Amino acid sequence: MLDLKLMQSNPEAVRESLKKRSSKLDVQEFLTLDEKRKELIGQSEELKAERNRASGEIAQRKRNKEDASDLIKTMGEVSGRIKKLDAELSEVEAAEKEWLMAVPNIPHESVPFGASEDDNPVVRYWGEKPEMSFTPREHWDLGVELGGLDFERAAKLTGSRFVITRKWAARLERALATFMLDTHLDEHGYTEITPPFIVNRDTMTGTGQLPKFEEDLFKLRDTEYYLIPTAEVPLTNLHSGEVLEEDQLPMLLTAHTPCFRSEAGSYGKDTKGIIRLHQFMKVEMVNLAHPDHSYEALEKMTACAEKILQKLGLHYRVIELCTGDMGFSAAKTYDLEVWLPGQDKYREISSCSNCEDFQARRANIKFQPKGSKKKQFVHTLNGSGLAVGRTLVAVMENYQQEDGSIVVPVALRPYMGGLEIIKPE
RNA sequence: GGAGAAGUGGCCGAGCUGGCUGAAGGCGCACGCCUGCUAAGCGUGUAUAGGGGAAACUCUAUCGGGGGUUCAAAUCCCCCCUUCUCCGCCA
Repeated sequence: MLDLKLMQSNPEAVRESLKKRSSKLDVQEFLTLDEKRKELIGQSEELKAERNRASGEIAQRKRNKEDASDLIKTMGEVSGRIKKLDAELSEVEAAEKEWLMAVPNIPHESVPFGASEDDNPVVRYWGEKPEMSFTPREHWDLGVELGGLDFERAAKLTGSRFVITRKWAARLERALATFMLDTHLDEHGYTEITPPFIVNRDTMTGTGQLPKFEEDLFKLRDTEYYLIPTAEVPLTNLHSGEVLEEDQLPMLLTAHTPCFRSEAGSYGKDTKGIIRLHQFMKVEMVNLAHPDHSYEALEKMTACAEKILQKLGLHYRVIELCTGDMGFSAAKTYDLEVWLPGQDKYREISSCSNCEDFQARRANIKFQPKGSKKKQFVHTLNGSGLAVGRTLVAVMENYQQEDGSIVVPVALRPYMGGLEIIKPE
């Protein structure tokens, strides 16, 4: 949510931002509502002040055993008018809030302008594509052949876009998650959290999934509970409605959770393999940061995600999302795209964003600056560190050998009981 | 799931036979004063959001959340949430 004051004082900036994001929202619509709101508040509060005065007068008279029936009569009418005004006011406020909640964050000035993902500039590359003397295969081939991935039975148990990992794949997935968590804990100063995987409506609203993107979520029937699409949701909302001490910032949180996405509107996309599933595991990083340092923090968080890929020896590139491709809550986003030889493509494996105070305002997360009375909103950052399922794909495709076996990256071997190579049975 | 108790300001805790109570008192905190001493005392201040105002300031709302009764609600009524105790069930 944007600052109401910014909307009022500088609507041009918001109009500009919406244009860059090719949003159709009309700022004038909001300004009209806001005018109406102020007008109604003025009228209503004037009457309330009168009522409060009269109430004191009535109380006084009653204590003196005097008659107050005339005042009571006129106040009855006043109350009626207040009720009407307030009803009208809450309608206007609801419309205004709905509008405000639908506005995406304003891109940081450094974010390149662009219409779609095709306009995202590459910031840097790390490593090189692995040399292969044979035609690399795709992970679903390798996975099924090596008995690690089972799509058919997952479809039987549930439906499409689910997978069963077994044997080495199940363990490798667990190894990857543990390896990632250990790295963030021991080397990056994160605190591990295991949050609920089901959250309520307010929590989903705090990070921006609701009210606009309900169709992307799984909702539990007859409740206001939702399955989390990412641990960003519970982690960022962990301190919602709270005022933190300044020295608690930056607060670095990480969690390994399943993520559930309906993938509405992605029919036909990535239908093979485990790139796009309704349920996948992810290690997430969240930072509740001081507003003065949130952009350094974004660079650091991106580096933490990169560190995982580097330790695994996986070639990747960092791209910067352009204005037209950024998520709703983000002010600036870097995506990490790992090289997948089987698909002959770079694929997103992490996305690190600074949301500035956009989510903090929605979720009401503040801190008390030292030596200042005024509480301020924190800045929130989130990033995958990494998507575990996609990392499993990257390891399989990059470490495959001509005979269909897969070499276990050295960094993972301690987590795999020393296993060095995954071979056909 | 069943029965009961409770939810007040940063914290503790009054108020809850409706009325000048944004809310006594205490603690904590901030600033000032006093004091030549490892203590105490005194004074003032100490919420958030919104409206009006250049500002001083002023008005409105907020006593778990929502709705209702009333001229008027922290106080009465209804629904929901959370916590605690007992029973049942369970990992």
